[in-house]
Amino acid sequence: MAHGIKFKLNEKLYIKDPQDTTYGQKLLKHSIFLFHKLGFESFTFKKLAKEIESTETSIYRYFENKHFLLLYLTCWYWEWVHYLIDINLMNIVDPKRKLKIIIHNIVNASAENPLTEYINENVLHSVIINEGSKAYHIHDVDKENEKGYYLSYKRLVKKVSDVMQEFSPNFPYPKLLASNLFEMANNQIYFAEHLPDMTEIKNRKRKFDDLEEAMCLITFKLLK
Amino acid sequence: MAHGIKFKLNEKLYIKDPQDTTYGQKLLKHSIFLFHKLGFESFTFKKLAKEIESTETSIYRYFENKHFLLLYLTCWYWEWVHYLIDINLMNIVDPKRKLKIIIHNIVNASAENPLTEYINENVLHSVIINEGSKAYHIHDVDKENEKGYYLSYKRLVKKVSDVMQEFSPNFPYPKLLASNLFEMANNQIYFAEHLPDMTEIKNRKRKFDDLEEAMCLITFKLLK
DNA sequence: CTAAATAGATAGTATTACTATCTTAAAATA
DNA sequence: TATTTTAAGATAGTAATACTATCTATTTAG
Repeated sequence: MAHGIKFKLNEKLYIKDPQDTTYGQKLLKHSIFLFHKLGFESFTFKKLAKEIESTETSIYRYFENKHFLLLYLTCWYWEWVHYLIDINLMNIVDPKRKLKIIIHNIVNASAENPLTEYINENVLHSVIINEGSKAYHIHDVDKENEKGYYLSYKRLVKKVSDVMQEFSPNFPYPKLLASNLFEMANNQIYFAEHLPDMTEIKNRKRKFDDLEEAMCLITFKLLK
Repeated sequence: MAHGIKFKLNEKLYIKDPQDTTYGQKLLKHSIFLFHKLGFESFTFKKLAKEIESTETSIYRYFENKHFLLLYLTCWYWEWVHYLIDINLMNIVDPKRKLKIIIHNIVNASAENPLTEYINENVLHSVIINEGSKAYHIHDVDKENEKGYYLSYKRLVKKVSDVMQEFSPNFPYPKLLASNLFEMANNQIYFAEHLPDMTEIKNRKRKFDDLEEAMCLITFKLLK
């Protein structure tokens, strides 16, 4: 499997691309763990600086503020899921099989084969489940959308939506269903872990497989 | 229609219940507008104090911090939707009609008949769409859940889930579907307004009706 | 070998998120 | 009516946050 892969993210997300320097990679690596440990609200550049034995100033040379750092990680995550879907869909023609693979990759976005040394995909997945929606639920969403900050997510939704339409040309809401699948995947795991009354998915090892099964049932019942 | 109604919310959400005093009601009223205007991140008690021509100190006598204020409003909103569903479900026996009414009230949670003078339900709905999920996507979610802060939401999901089970006793995921309907309702309106590539719902006057139609189609196709 | 780029060090500011205390006004009660 | 709670305003102050500016030391590239 490819190693040392780099995703091209919107250039306005960062001041200097952290993927390009060892310092930047260290920054990314520890930011994922620190977001996981503290949550978005309590996370600060000062604490991150301490973690990587550096200074606030140096971190500010890469990102304007913590919002852009989270958004960067979120975009990286979307690109990663897109990449997973792309390689797993190679040579598949049956749209039903395609959808099953897509759902598997949306829910079970775990890393059997890590792509990079500096991004722990499993911890990042956890951060996305807990904090991901905060990257685009912001007051300046329209301005940021204009600047193309959410293109990674939108392209991903389009890809899934297109396969849905291929499978079921008459279904009137492929984009709604696709975006809802992404949101559902993260929300239902969040509920399973923290608000178990809100879902049938139990917080156990198999939870990702359970959710995958539920999402397959829902998707195919709707598209049939 | 009832006027001056008061919802009983978890007592640990506030230091002093704002519904009980005219000052508190003014606080609530303007906090909704200010959350709407600034978003959660830029909202501060100092700015709110200025808005109501008061002081930070006085606001701190009602709420520990802005998180609890948002959570209070969110709980009020859930209680309100619950109330709407309850009164509109009176004397309805057919579970299919029940579900249609429920979906209408989830999506179209607007106020033809305002319940209170101090809460603008339409602006509050907008705040919930934009900021609502931040009330429970927090690092201390488990602690807060233990204290019962999310009971309003959980009860609401249970109510809807129960009707789903009544309509379709063999459907294996009523809670998942119910919680997903609530999340979908807010998300898809958010997408329609800000990220239109993510949904078929168009950002126009009829958007709530369009979404209601989509959600009915989805729900009944799944439960049939 | 020199110039440019990168990160560290230090300092400083405005704002945020509070807490403490004291005073005044209004409402409740004796 | 007098008194005592209670609610809110005023003022002050602190620690942390979210930055910006500047200067120096070290690496890296041409």
